[in-house]
Amino acid sequence: MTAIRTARERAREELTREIKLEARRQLASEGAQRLSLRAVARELGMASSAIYRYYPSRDELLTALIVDAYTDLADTADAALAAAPTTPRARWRALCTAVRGWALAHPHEYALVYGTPVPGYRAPQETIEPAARLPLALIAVAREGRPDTPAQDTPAPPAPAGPLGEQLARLRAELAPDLPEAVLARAAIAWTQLFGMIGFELFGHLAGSFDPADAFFAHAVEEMADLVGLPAEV
Amino acid sequence: MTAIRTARERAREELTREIKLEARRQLASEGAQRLSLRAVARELGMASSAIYRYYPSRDELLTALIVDAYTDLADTADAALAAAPTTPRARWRALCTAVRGWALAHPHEYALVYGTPVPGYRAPQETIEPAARLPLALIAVAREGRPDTPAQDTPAPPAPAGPLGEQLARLRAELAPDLPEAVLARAAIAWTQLFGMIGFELFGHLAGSFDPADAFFAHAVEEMADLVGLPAEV
DNA sequence: TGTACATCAGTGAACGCGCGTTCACTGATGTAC
DNA sequence: TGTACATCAGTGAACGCGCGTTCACTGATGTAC
Repeated sequence: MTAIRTARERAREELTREIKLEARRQLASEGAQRLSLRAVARELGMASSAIYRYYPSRDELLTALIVDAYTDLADTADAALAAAPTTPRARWRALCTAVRGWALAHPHEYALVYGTPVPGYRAPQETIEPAARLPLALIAVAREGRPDTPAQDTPAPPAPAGPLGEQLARLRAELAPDLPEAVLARAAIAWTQLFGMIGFELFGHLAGSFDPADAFFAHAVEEMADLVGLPAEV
Repeated sequence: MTAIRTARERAREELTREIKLEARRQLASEGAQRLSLRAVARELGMASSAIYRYYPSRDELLTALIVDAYTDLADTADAALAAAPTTPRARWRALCTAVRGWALAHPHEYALVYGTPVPGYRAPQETIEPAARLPLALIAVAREGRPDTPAQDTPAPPAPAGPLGEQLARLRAELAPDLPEAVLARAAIAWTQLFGMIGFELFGHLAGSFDPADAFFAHAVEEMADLVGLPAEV
């Protein structure tokens, strides 16, 4: 209750951190399915039952790791944007490249959040917000690429109708009132393309065709920038 | 050695089939990581050690399932193409829709081949050919969409240079000499987009934005058909 | 400041489970003469 | 066609492993008076 942390509180915080850190280490080296509370405890030199003072179950620890992975990815993306040039296309490139770089550097974390869901695990509410940061960043860059004065020589494609139109209208109202719905749809397509391409690379589906994938990736990023309507560089 | 199958041979064939069938059932209901030789044996009412007369290890059984999944998907795609109208765009649509339909109907099989690789499992040579059938089908449809007389009013975009150019030149020579390299690259982009979108839908990443995903999927398929240069329908 | 009690971290054993794989053995099926 | 031997499917026990989680207990830390 006082502002001063007791020894207990400090120890608890530190160990909570260390448990998660060790879990991340094992996730990185072995993958999510090989991650076990017992192994974490073993590595930390404590009884396996002691972990339960910090995380009430394996799923809670997994949730922490998932939130961490999403957050780490989004932070990396934000940092890349902060360091990028100001033209929309350069920023788009920086963002996509940062996502791929993170995925290649953290393949198991990537698999944890974008791969096959862990069987029996149900993602709780708290993973939603960190998961949403990356698509939001993509949309933000797409918005930067819009001309200040709308309705110019290149008219926007017609907005989709039907159920997709409704989904787009809702998203647009919430996230990007200045983006035409057709452009928002294309940003979503680029979003799925980006992760499809990265997943294929990481999981070996480009072997024999576009492996190494650097050049293909760079090319696809430009094509998607075109699709979203980002202005070409001069 | 004779043309007549002995009782032993017939029994062996049948049981080999039944083991794989039961394994597929468990894969479909529980997922790959929950699949175990013991459970298969249990369900078949035999000793767990008996499985080893048919599959020398769990990995061999997994390989059989992977080959089956690729083959089943490609067969489904081929059947959809056979039943589709003749215009390239309709065939593109039929192909993409069939892939999604198969994935939704067989989520665990889909995850087995396109999701996170099973830890410790190394895909052997024999999975390559069935895995290649689907991308080949996509390329085939893209080729159908080419105008008979090239170099018309819409010039093909410039061919990518550098490493990507080399990869494309090799693929083109092997698979589609009549496709400009830039178009081949776009077909590959559409390929990754297709599986990215399906993976996102299956693994829950479209929840809250494009779920249900039918309309978004249909829209993206048309956009990708445009990207690949399939003629619009009249 | 000192004492009595409450809180809580960590232990170690146990429960109950499941797995892949090996091995010596049996009994049925197939084959060569 | 009948017999002797070889082949092979299937058994059941065992090995050695790992897991998540619970629980009664201990000793250290924190708190109220």
